[in-house]
Amino acid sequence: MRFPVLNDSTLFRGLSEAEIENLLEGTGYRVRFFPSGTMIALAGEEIHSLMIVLSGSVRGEMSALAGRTIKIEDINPPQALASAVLFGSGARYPVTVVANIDSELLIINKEDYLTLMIGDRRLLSNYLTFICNKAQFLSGRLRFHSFHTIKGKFAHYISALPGAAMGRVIIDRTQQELAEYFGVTRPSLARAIGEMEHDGLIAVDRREVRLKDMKGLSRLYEV
Amino acid sequence: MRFPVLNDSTLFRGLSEAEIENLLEGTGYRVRFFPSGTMIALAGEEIHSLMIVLSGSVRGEMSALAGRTIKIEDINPPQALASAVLFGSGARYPVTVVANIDSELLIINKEDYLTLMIGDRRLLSNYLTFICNKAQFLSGRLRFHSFHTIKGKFAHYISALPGAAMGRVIIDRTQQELAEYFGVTRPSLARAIGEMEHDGLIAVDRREVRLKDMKGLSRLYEV
DNA sequence: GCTGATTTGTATCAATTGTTACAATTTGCA
DNA sequence: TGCAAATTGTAACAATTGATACAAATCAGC
Repeated sequence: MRFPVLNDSTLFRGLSEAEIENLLEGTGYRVRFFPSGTMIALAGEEIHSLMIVLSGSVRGEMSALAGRTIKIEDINPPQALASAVLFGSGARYPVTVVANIDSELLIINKEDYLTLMIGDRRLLSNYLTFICNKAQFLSGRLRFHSFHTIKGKFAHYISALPGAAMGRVIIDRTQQELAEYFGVTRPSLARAIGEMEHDGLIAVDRREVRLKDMKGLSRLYEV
Repeated sequence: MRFPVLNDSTLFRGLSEAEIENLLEGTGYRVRFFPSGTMIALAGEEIHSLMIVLSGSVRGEMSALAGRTIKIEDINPPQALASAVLFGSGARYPVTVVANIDSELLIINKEDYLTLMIGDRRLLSNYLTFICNKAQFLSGRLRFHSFHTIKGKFAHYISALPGAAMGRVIIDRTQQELAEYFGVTRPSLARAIGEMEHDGLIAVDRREVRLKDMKGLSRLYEV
């Protein structure tokens, strides 16, 4: 069985359809169909397999108050489920997974997947790259939250953009997106930026920001 | 050359000294000595090797204002440096690493380490367990920050402790530690706890907390 | 160029948290 | 037991941010 969709996946990229087919044939892989609305995995359930969305769309959600749920994220082809915690000690699903629409999932036993990685250096490399990038992303996000003020977050953010050394950067997102990234409300972010401009730290023109007082900016994200 | 200290390391556990020696002999590993105060790696520098602290102690630090630095963490034997980002795309040191005292580091080329993992399933499994646990830890911490109020964080924290289902938990850290974990100040945390007790949500007796109003508590960490 | 949608700027008031300081209590150890 | 250190409780005020609402500016597509 061939899965052309896997060519674009993080975990199988770089392998041809035929190679993927060959590798999978050696395992007890299977493809399972989940009708729209079906529960695929329950939060807290032990993870035995790697599951990859082949078609359709699924979502992760958290249970909150009795009966109510909070949607966390959509997972679309060719993404995998819970791949970042797959090999953790006593790995369990962090969220409940439900099919948004009729969906097909490729299921590979965890141990089989490990064997596959040992057998193909590209597969192993793919997974390691993926998981390391994830860890890097998470720890970057976490570091952001350690700057408690909005001005501190913004100062740190623009200082890390390309061009900061030359004192001129282009913000690559909308204020709304930036506010969500920081975990603050949009008006609060706008106010903070306005105050920083008023204080002479920066000069803002649309998406372009001139860093006028580097020392003052770095003071905002100290200690 | 034998490295008894590696028996307790996350990456080499489960392997005997002799096995580790055998595996390492096949690589171009080396042991390097760094006198106290020496810079071992510079933030932003590309990562070519896995480095493990064999003896001594090193620290990661970030540069802030001109000349000043912020200490991030100490790394002691038998911990590894930047192991969570080692295989990321264009992996670079997230922090500058400096020897606290005279230290010895085991250095294994990244590609060699990958080859070792392919050759020994335990090694691969060790690394995967480590990195997945790390990702899980980070995303747990990150989720905490999404509850914006202190009461929300505390309610979520005690709800996840063993015994919460029975309505009685023991806090396993001091208020100071908990406040740091939440990223808030200690008096603010104490006030929040005091108010929750006053509101009848919990009853506190030293380290022991009785959860009196589960529904009220879960309302604190909704959406 | 026009127009509707998106993005941004701004204001007001309430809620939350930080800061600082000090007292009370508990713990660890001699 | 007794004492010093660590932990916890509490208070007053300042600073920051959230919530909400609305206007201005900009953008995208026609």
